[in-house]
Amino acid sequence: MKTTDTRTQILDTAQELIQKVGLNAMSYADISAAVGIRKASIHYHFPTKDNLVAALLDRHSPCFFRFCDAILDSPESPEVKLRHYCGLFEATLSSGKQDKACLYGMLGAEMKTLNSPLISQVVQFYRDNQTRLVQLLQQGRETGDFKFPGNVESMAMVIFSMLEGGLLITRADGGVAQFREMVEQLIQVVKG
Amino acid sequence: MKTTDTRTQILDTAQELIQKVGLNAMSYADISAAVGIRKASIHYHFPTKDNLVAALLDRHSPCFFRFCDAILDSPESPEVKLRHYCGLFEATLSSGKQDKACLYGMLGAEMKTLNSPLISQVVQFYRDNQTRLVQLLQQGRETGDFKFPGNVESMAMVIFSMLEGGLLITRADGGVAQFREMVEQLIQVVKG
DNA sequence: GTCTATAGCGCGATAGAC
DNA sequence: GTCTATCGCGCTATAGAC
Repeated sequence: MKTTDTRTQILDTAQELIQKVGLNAMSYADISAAVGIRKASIHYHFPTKDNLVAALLDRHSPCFFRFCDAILDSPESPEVKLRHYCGLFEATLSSGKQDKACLYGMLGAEMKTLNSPLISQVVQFYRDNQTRLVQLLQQGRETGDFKFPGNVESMAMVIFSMLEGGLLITRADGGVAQFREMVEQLIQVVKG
Repeated sequence: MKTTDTRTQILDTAQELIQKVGLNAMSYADISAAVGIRKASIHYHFPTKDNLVAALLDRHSPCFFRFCDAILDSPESPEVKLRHYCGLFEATLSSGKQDKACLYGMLGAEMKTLNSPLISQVVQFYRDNQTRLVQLLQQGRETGDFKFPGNVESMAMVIFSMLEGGLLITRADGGVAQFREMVEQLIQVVKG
């Protein structure tokens, strides 16, 4: 078992903390304690907090959309694809030490305190997700698996908002079980 | 025009700031500057920050649910009631200086940094909303206005999560227009 | 690449005059 | 009820030894 390098450990810890308490409540001291390194050493890898978060998003986004596109390009039915896509969000809720919301959901809440390059990265994540959902919904309509009124763009927004909001709500009350129930309900609705 | 008392001005300002930047990013100094009073004077009205937030929620929650129940008890159709209910959320997005999300949505994101009495107040808000939605959805099903698969409890969670998430997402990208479009799509779906 | 030490600032909160 | 003044703390960030 090869050990993870310090830089990666810092990023992993920072991400977990942001998903748990938010960016504004997370400090270099928290990371320091968790990684077992001094605050100054973190500044060697990431001079400023903004550097750290930017690096975090640069790492996370491609990874997330690689998973995402693997689902979209799979030979499964649209219904199964949608279920798997929603599973990507459920995973953040149930993985690790629990109590975690979506990384970009947390940053979205703190958006007005973010510097502009970070804001763009968060907004782009939202747009890229909705683009994927539009494709998936369109596909499902063509195969006849999905039957819902209105246009696919609006429906994509309904679904994405529900997933982001659902993570925050069920983290506070109900947990993964409730989140799953919500997703299942959504799928029933999309199938018409 | 009678002037608003200091205590109320502090609460109003604090609420606006929390909805904009979050509780962790809001300081007594910010309130001080906005109200035109010194930090120490705020401590006279609210000794600690927790006192302030608790007072804020104690004031907001009854007010919100009074509006909410007025909608539910009105003689309108279930569809119109649902539209008005969603309008309560849209209102926070478009009122005042813009850029505001739901008060409880922001606190939900920061939940893990809240002290327990505040956590309970936030969770209770979520539950009370979903209770109202269940009533409304049940009503609509009985009149035949609403036709959707699954149970009303799950559907209530879908709607509430969508509203909370939608406020965060559309605040970042799209604004009120997108929020409205999302709500309209939801209503189409609920009508079946 | 990690350390000790510290600068400089903003925070919540308190004491005491008016 | 509001003020000035200040305390003690935690934060991001930097300097410089090892």
